[in-house]
This record gives sequence, structure tokens and C-alpha cells, in this order.
Amino acid sequence: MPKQKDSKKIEAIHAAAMELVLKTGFISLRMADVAKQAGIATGTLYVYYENKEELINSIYLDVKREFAQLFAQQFAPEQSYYEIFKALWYSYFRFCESNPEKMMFVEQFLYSGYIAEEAYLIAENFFTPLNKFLESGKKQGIIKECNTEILKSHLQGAIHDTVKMCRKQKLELNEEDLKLIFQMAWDSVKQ
Amino acid sequence: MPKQKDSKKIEAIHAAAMELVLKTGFISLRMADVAKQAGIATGTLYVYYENKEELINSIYLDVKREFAQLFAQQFAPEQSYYEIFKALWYSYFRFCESNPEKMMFVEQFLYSGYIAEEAYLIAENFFTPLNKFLESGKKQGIIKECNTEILKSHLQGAIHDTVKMCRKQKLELNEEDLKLIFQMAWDSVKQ
DNA sequence: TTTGTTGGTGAATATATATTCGGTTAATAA
DNA sequence: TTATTAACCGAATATATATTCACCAACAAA
Repeated sequence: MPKQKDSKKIEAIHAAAMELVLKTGFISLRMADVAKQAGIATGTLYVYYENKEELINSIYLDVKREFAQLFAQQFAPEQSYYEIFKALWYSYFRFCESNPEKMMFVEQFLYSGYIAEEAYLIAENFFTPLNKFLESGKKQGIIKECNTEILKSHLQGAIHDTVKMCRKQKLELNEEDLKLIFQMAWDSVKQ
Repeated sequence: MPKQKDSKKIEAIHAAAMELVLKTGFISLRMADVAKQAGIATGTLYVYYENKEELINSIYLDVKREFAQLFAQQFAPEQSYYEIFKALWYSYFRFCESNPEKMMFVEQFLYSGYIAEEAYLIAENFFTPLNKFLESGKKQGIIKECNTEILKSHLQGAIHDTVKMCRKQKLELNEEDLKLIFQMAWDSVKQ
């Protein structure tokens, strides 16, 4: 009977919030600014979300899901472990490079005090495919016998900080650079 | 003639602010709370700092200087490049582990919109000894021919994310774990 | 076409937080 | 001792920002 909620608005709100976090930092993420950037009225935000905290958690889960999907793709059985690792690493790195607002958002809000413990735990579960992949590499003796969470932190931390530094210093990476950075990542985990 | 400013208060204010950032996140860093935690009146903060932004930048520079000092120590000439690298890596890792409030503070505020560009640039200069060390490793063919900023980001990102993850997941690292994590770091940069 | 319902609005309100300020205290020089 | 001056205090003020709400608009069922 009534008007329906507009899924395009949710997209616009999420994109607006992340854009603002990237540009001006999370401290200045104001509901009024988010609305303005999304092209809607402030009050409309509260049609879609109970409050600021819920909005932020919703974006968090959304983006984390997107990150996790990078690791969910299927690979041909003839591809070697190394080839799959390389494909996954490149896809993650490129995603961060092309979507710095998403990377920054999840990073900054994880320790902001805004993220509900529940949302964090749900998001962690998205990454079981990646965990399985790393564990199989250990079983096959291809990568180091190291706690999976440590392996992930090591790889992720290196990628994130590299991407952040490049943005800050306006450093453009060419194919050669990328090859080297990947080599560092692979060397760090390979047995 | 009058009362003098108290350098112990500055220490207390800095420690209080970092403690709060670690415990409750930067968004909820309130001047009144900082004062309370430091055991002084809110107004007293403004005797030592013009405003919140200045306070934060002051802490940033202070902590960055402390980080940089880890790399300023002198080494005996008979120590190999590997031994020095190892000593530096361990000292950085242990410092982050023992002072998570300092690590979190500089990380969170770098992209908060609070940090003045000037403070950032000053802090970068603290790290010339480390840059020189990495560059000499490249010249000697010991470590990879890779942009120094990338090398630093890679090493630092891996350490920070590992320490953060351990805190979040309440994972205690033993000597074996540390050895492995160091091995990953060394393997990633060594030629 | 009418009617009910919810989306949508943005100014008004409530609330939270940075900063100020008049008064008080303590250190120092005379 | 005493005078002077700045540290120190915390309630009061200014300001910034989340949230509400009275009203309007659009859509779907009747």
C-alpha cells in the first residue's frame, strides 16, 4: 500500500559515508553531512537506520562481506597453490587500491568503539574460505606452519599499510613495483 | 615569580589521552575525560594546550619520536646486517606489544583529520636513521631492491596488524610464535 | 478516484562536548 | 614576610551535532 524503501538510497548512504571518512576522517563523520552527500534529507537517514551506530555497523558488515567475496571465487583444479595464492593476493591488493574508502572504513571503525561485538564476529565468519585455503597450504607443506590469524594479519597489514602509504605520499605503483610487493608477501609465507 | 608549569602534568595528560583511546576508541576522546583521567581540572588542559587539536598533535609528535628512538641505537661494528635487523625488528615488535596505547594512538590519529600536515612531515624526518639502514641493506645486496617507503610499510603493517589481532583475540605469543613472525618479516625483505 | 500507509523533509529540539572565565592557590622574587 | 604572577579549578557558556517531529508526497490497495 505505501511507498517502498529505496535500495538505491541505501547504496548512496553507504557510499556517502565512506567517501566522507576517506576525505575528512572519521571524527568528522556527521549525519547531516552524510545525508547531504547522499542527496537526501537528514531525517531520511532515520527511516533506514535507528541511529548512527546502526548505520555504521551496517556499512561495516556490508563492506566486510564484499572483502570476503574476493576469496570465495572458484579456481580450476589444475591451478597450483602458488597460482591461486597469487591471484587472491593481487585481487585483494587491487581491491584496496581501487576502493580505499572501503579499506579505510573497516579499518578505522574496527577500533572506533562504534562497532558492536556481534557485527565483528559475524564478519569474521565471512573469512572461513580464506582460512581453509591457508590451512590447506600448511598441510601440504607449501606455507609456514604458523597460526592462521597471524598469517592473515601479516598479509593484510602489509597490504593495507602499503596502500595507505602510497595514497599519502602520492606514490603511483607500476607493474614492477607490484611484482616486488607480491614477492615480499609470498616470500614471507612460503615454507 | 609565579608557579611553574609542571612537566609531570604533560606526561600525565599524554598518558591519559592514549589510555582512553586504547580503551574506548578515539571517537569518545573527550577533553573532560582526559582531564579526569589525568587527575586535573578540565580548564588546566588549556593552560598546557591551545585546544584539542594542539593536544593531539603534541602527543603524536611525542610518540613518534619515541618510536624513532628505537632505531637510533648504535650497534657494534662486528654485528652482521641480519643481526642488527633482527634486533631492530624485535625491539619494535616488543615496543608495540608493551605500549599498544602508543601504537594505536599514532595509527588512529594519522587518518583522523586531526593531524596537521606539518606534524606529519616533522615526524617523518625522525626516521632517517631507519631509512639509511634499509638503503645500505639494498646497496649490499642483502635485502630486496624495493622502494624504502614500501619496505617500511610492509614491515610496519605486518607488525601492527599482528599485535592488534593478538589483543583483539586475546592470543598470547610465545617465543616460538615470535621466531616464526620474525622469520616471515625477514623472508619478506631479504634478497 | 479515494484512502491509508509509509517514505521523505528540514527546521526545531535535545544532547553532548569544547572552551572560557572569574575566583583561588601556590611558587617565586623582592 | 609580602607582592606578584601564573597555575589551577570547575561551573557556566558556547557550540556542534544527533535525533525528533509535524507536515507533505507518493504509492498501492480498495
